[in-house]
Amino acid sequence: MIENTPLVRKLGAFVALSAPELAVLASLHKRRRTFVAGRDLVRQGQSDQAAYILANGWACSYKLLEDGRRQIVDFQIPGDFLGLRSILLHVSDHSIEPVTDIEVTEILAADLLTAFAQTPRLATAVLWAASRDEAMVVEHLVDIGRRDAAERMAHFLLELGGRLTLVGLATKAGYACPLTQYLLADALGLSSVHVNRVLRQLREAGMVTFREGFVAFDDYDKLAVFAKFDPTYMDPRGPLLL
Amino acid sequence: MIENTPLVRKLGAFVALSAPELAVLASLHKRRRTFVAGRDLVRQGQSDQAAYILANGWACSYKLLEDGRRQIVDFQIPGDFLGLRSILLHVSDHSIEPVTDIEVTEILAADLLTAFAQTPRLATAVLWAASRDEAMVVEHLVDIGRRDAAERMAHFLLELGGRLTLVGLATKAGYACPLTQYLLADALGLSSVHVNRVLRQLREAGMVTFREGFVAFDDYDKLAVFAKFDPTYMDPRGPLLL
DNA sequence: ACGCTGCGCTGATCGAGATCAGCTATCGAC
DNA sequence: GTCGATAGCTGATCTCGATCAGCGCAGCGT
Repeated sequence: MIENTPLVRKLGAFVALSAPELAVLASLHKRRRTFVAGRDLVRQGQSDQAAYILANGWACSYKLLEDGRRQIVDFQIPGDFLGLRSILLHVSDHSIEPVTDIEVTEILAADLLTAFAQTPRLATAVLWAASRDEAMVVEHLVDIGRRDAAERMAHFLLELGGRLTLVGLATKAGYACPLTQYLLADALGLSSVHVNRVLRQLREAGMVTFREGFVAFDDYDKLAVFAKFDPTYMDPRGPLLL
Repeated sequence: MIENTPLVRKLGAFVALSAPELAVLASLHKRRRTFVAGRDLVRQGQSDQAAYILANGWACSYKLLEDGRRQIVDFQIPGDFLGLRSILLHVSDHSIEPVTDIEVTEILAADLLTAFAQTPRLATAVLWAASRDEAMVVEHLVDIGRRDAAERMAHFLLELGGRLTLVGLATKAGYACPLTQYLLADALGLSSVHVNRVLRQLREAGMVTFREGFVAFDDYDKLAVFAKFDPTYMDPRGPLLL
């Protein structure tokens, strides 16, 4: 019997996976590996890369411009794929860096493609997961393109809270968050200086406090209104495939 | 025999589709429909939406904030899916508006899911297409987060050129482009006033001229260097599945 | 005990791009 | 033939957030 991992919980919300399907999914998990914070596990431009499933810890995927500017595309939390696109596109268009020390299980490209051929419902489930990730990137795009710094920060902290709640790592009260202000800056397209000021604003407005690795929602509803946070793109609307 | 549509060309670059698989793909194409420019065909928040394949014309997908600000996420050109995420997530997280009058073929959610179950390689091919789209959204995110207005515009025009070249609608000399400065503004997270100024800058620098619905690359290489344009994320690296 | 480095924090100044207010040209409706 | 509407274009001004320069503090290696 396969354990109740975050990944299974996530995919299960979309496709009711049968026992044989779960077995195939389990068989994908190869070596368990650990990586230390800060040392890239996927590098932009590498080809024929393996993919991973994050079991423990936080990571971030980012892109670098050659002059050193960097944009963090997304953070990954337990249950998320790392580098799935690297497999499908043959080459990694981004880098992935562990934010904390992490534990992952490796997945080989060939195994994954074989599994898709044998268990089409699994392929559909993964397509769903990829779509959900894309929806988050899209929301992130709206953040950076059309929300000002404070709204952006507020929205980001709420979204993260929502994702963590799905895997049991957050409540409406708050969550533990290992991100530094530098990481937030690179994710939100701001300078770290400005991140600091914005966090102060939100704290002084009594909406949210981010301090010493913990995000505390002081007034969740007020924050949600302020950020124009609409969670429909996040929560599963019940299984699509039975 | 299925015609050589842009979609088949696109998917074929990734998965060598067999005759029966092509037949399944063809059977997905239901009613052919047309929509006039400016009238939404998918609306943010709608559920149980159909998806479409764009046969002719240009469209754009965008998200709206309730105060009217809008962010265009991507433009679609012939061969692209419209609203695939609406099916997979049960609800549409974005709207889609035809930029020109367009022709599409409708695809029903149930048909698509059935097709995936019967022809797993098709599911994989669609997963690839979705990943490619996601890679473009990600690049777009870097644009808006970390490139200044001129680089952003330059990069955008080059990327669009690359995509159009894949379906035979552009060359290194330029391409026909029905986008207005207002649409560019909403896509690039700028004001239309600033779009105008940036286009002038690029024109006066002798790099690219966008006038009367036509983008002309005056000095393609100079533009590519200026924009730090790295096309690896776009071009197919040969088929993954044989 | 010392310095070093990473992280959070703050004031002063600067600049890219928004906003405001207007202009011209074109095109279709009446 | 004129009246809107739409698209492109421009100058003047304002503002949000970047940049520069610096602060204190905690952890850590020597």
